[in-house]
Amino acid sequence: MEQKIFREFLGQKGLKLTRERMSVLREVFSFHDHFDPENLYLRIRESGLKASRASVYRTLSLLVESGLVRKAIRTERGSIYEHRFGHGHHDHMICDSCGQIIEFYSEKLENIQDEICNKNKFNGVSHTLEIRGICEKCGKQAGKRR
Amino acid sequence: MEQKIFREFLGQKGLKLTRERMSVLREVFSFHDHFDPENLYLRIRESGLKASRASVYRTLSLLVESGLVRKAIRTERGSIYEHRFGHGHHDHMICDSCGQIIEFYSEKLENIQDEICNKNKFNGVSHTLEIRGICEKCGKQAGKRR
DNA sequence: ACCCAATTGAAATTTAATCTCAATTTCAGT
DNA sequence: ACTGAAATTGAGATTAAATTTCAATTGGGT
Repeated sequence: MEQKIFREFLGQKGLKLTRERMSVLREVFSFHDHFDPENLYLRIRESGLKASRASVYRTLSLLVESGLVRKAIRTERGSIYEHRFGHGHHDHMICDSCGQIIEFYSEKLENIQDEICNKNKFNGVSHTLEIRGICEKCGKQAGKRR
Repeated sequence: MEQKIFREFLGQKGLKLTRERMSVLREVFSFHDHFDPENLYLRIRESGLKASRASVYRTLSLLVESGLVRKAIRTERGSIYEHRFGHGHHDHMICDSCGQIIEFYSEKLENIQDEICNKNKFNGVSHTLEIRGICEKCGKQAGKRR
């Protein structure tokens, strides 16, 4: 399914469907979680597929361009991606204590953002909302400790 | 004013009020716009003050910790900061064409975020919302061109 | 003025990401 | 299936932001 989309995307741009690009695509969609490029690269090697770091980065850019993958979060060091198959738009809460990522979606939030764009005559294409704080579990633990 | 706050912040942490830290503080508040660390560093040198790059980075961290400055946007390469004096909380729209940064604030948006945090039992501390797209001016130009 | 922990700066280091370029691979056309 | 042009690859070099190192300096409480 995602293969078909990617294949088409490449075709339209006159790009080639290489083994390496397939490896990246496959690994990206092999499980449903956030990932960073380095980890993706390691996972690819482990699963016996091949693709250099350079190819992983290059392919990720293409996947983002095609809409199959999204750059979800930018941390102090590096970006975190997520694939978007069967995965509607959403935003993230990140626990500063344990690093847990919680996804959420709110229709209201989206609508208000549209309103704001209209008000500013801004043609909004995408957005990222990151809420940082402390998750329930970590909050409780901190309470216990003192 | 901001000096007083920073002075107090440093005092509480047992840190010293150095010439270099003052230089950074002064330059940060010398004008009201977004800035990146490298530019700040250059501006400091130009205005005859002194502070090494290392000190600029180190002081910026302190300023963020103190709440006087905020890391506003993370671009592909590096962070963009803004000071927060007489500058309430707000979020950003960034034009992908000309790079213009538009600030906005919506009470509704904030409230909904609080709701979402409550629903997820998440203790939200801060957030960043970046809307990317095309600003009015660029939208018009694109229209003309074709 | 003294002292010592905090701070500084220049340069080295780290790390994500991109680039280089010769060798390889894809694929459209035959 | 073969060919050739153009795209792609990978190893390592490179870039650039940010952090670290450490000897020399400085702030500020006593």
